[in-house]
Amino acid sequence: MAKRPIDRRVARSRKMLHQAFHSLIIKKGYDAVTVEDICEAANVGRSTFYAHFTSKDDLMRSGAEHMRRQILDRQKSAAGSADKETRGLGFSLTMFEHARDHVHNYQALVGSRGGAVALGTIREILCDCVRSELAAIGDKNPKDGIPREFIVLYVVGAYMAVLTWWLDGGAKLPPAKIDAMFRRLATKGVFTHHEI
Amino acid sequence: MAKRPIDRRVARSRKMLHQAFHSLIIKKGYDAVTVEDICEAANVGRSTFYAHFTSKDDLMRSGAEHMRRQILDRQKSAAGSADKETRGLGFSLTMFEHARDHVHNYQALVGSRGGAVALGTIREILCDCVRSELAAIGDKNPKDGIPREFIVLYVVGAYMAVLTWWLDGGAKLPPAKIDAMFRRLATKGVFTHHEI
Amino acid sequence: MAKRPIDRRVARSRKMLHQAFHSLIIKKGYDAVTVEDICEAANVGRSTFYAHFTSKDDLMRSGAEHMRRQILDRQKSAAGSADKETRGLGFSLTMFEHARDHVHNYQALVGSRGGAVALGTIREILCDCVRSELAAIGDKNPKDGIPREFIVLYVVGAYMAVLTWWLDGGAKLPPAKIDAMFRRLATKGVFTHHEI
Amino acid sequence: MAKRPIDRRVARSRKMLHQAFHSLIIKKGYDAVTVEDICEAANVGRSTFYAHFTSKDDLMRSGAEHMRRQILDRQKSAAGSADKETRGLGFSLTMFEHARDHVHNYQALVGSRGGAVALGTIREILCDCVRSELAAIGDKNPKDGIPREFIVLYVVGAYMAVLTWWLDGGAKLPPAKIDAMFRRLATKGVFTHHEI
DNA sequence: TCCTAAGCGAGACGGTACGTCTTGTCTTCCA
DNA sequence: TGGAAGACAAGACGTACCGTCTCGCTTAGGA
Repeated sequence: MAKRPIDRRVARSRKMLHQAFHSLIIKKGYDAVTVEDICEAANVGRSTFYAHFTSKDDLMRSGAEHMRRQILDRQKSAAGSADKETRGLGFSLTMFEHARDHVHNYQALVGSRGGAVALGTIREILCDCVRSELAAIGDKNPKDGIPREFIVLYVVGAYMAVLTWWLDGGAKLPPAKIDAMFRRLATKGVFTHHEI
Repeated sequence: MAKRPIDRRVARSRKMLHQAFHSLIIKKGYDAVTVEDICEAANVGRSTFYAHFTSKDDLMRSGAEHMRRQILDRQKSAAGSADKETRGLGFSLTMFEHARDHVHNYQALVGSRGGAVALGTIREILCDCVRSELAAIGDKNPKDGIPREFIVLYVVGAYMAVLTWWLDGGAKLPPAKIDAMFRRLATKGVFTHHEI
Repeated sequence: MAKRPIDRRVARSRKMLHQAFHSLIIKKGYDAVTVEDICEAANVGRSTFYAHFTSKDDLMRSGAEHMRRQILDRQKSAAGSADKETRGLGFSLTMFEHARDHVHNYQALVGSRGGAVALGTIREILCDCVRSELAAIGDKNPKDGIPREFIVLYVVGAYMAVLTWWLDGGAKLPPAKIDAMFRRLATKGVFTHHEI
Repeated sequence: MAKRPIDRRVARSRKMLHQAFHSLIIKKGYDAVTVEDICEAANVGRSTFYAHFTSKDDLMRSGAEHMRRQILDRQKSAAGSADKETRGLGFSLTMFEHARDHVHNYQALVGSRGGAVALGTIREILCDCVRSELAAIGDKNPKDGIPREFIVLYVVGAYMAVLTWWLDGGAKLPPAKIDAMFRRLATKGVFTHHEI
């Protein structure tokens, strides 16, 4: 099972392509970027591109998968610190922090310039997170008649909207702040505040 | 104010194009549909297409605008019946019902097969609705520090996710049911129910 | 055999179209002119154009036919004045004079901007002229083995080249002068002059 | 001075396109041939066509330029054999012979089916030939008042007409025969024969 | 240290779709 | 109700990318 060392040229090409891609997405938006653009920006032949990825979407997916691993790592190491406060929505703060730490990447992938592929992947990742968090707290609600999957969708839909807004606005607010706002709405509902 | 009558041929062409487009979107998904496909399905020359619309996106936008008008009409006529129950989220039921009445169109525009253009337009429409509903109930929340725009995004994000899920699943559940579920999560929060 | 009077509107339309056409040919060259251009310049609907002519070429041909009649008239009335000098090439001077009198038309039809259609027609006309002139002087040359048709082609080919050159140059030289030059080469050969 | 070897695929594509073009011209005439026709006949993608030529005219021009080089070579190697007989019109026989050796090409380029582009190029080539021949024999004729350029045009016009006629007729007559006829008319004039 | 397998750039190629343009016909509308 | 306006189908144009493919050249990593 020896993970044979990757040829340095290969590693270099891949890295250049990812970097070039992200820059271009931020500059022109996912859809407007062509494979040719990427190759030129990465100073790489077009055949080299296709030697590594099957399409623009594939390149994007590859980047998103890399991100998935990072996020899952974070979630895992953050799992211990879960307290009553964040129960069930623990992913939120971790995710905002991760986003802040990689703003550049996130803006390319998730921001409004990112394409459907990346958004879909991120959404999937988040759905997994939320699903397992809900399962963990054993939140059974048969009597409510609200399927758990419905809740997952609801939460992730809202979260994605908020995340995108935050990133497109330049990620000015600190993660803690935006996380608090999101959790407030999610746990107390959008109107409860003035019934208090 | 003379609304000069539209040439019948023009009306026919436009209608055929819209219909063909929707069928194709449902069959292959927005991105995979080409202008040529549309023309062939609509039995219309390609130059005719370009005489009416500047692009596939333009055709889509035109359809979405038509929908906006329909929705706004509904919301307006439904405004009177707003009661305590639905206060602030009145758009929800109206929208689900409208979707049920035009499932075919909605599945093309909003479902996961619809493209970014339509989704963006629908999102806009909903944002307007929510924004004005919130303004109407004078929901000021300076002390919470949560900007109203944030709430709008949150609600619409969640709503779009739910709507898409409902449509992709075939819109089996009755509008009233899904509306109740959505409003429950939105007003009571995602966990409150089993703390009661 | 009553030559029924042509509807004045019809006459007007036809005239406008011809004029517009000629202007456009001079401005952009035959090939670059479109039916739409002509209609716009003539201030006439496109369907009107097709009510009178079947195509751009047809319009051109129609103009050329009109010219044929004019030329034949001239040739006929000039036939009497034929003397030894011009015997066999009488068409030349007449033609140059006619060209000078209608420079504008000729530049459109024959000049390098004119298309193949007009050139072909003019060439035909000239061939007819030369053919009948040769027949008239009973120039039989069986012993030479040079078919009369060959001579016709030769003369007309040379004449067309000279005519085109004259017109493209602005028809500066007087007809008599250029005619003399042409006839000199045609009758004495291109080298004879310095053998004399 | 390394004349880098042309990619064999390139050479093949170019050749196929030229061949297909010539066949099509002979079959349908220059104007009726479309770029798509050519590509299909040459079994070449349309984008490949545009990678090599900018238009149908460009392809034609390229073919004509190739021919120019061939002709000039011939003229040069034939220059030595010029005798009193052919002085000043030496190009004639060489050209007819070249035409006979490449009838197929000539019929496409020069025959009445060929377009204006090719005709123009051939005409140019011939003008150059005649011009230099006249210059070579130092044929000064100021006293005649006939500009040399006029003679060039005259000769070439006549020659083109004769050549076209010969080709359209199937090039039945032997080059020597048709050359003799042409030179006879050119040097002795069209009437001199019955004055002998 | 060499040398050989690989990765690489360059770019030709067949395709597909685009958006534009012109043609000649056919329908609608209006005066 | 007859003619002008203009919508239409057809189809060629030239462009932009795509994904595949062959070329030689360079270069890394194992022998």
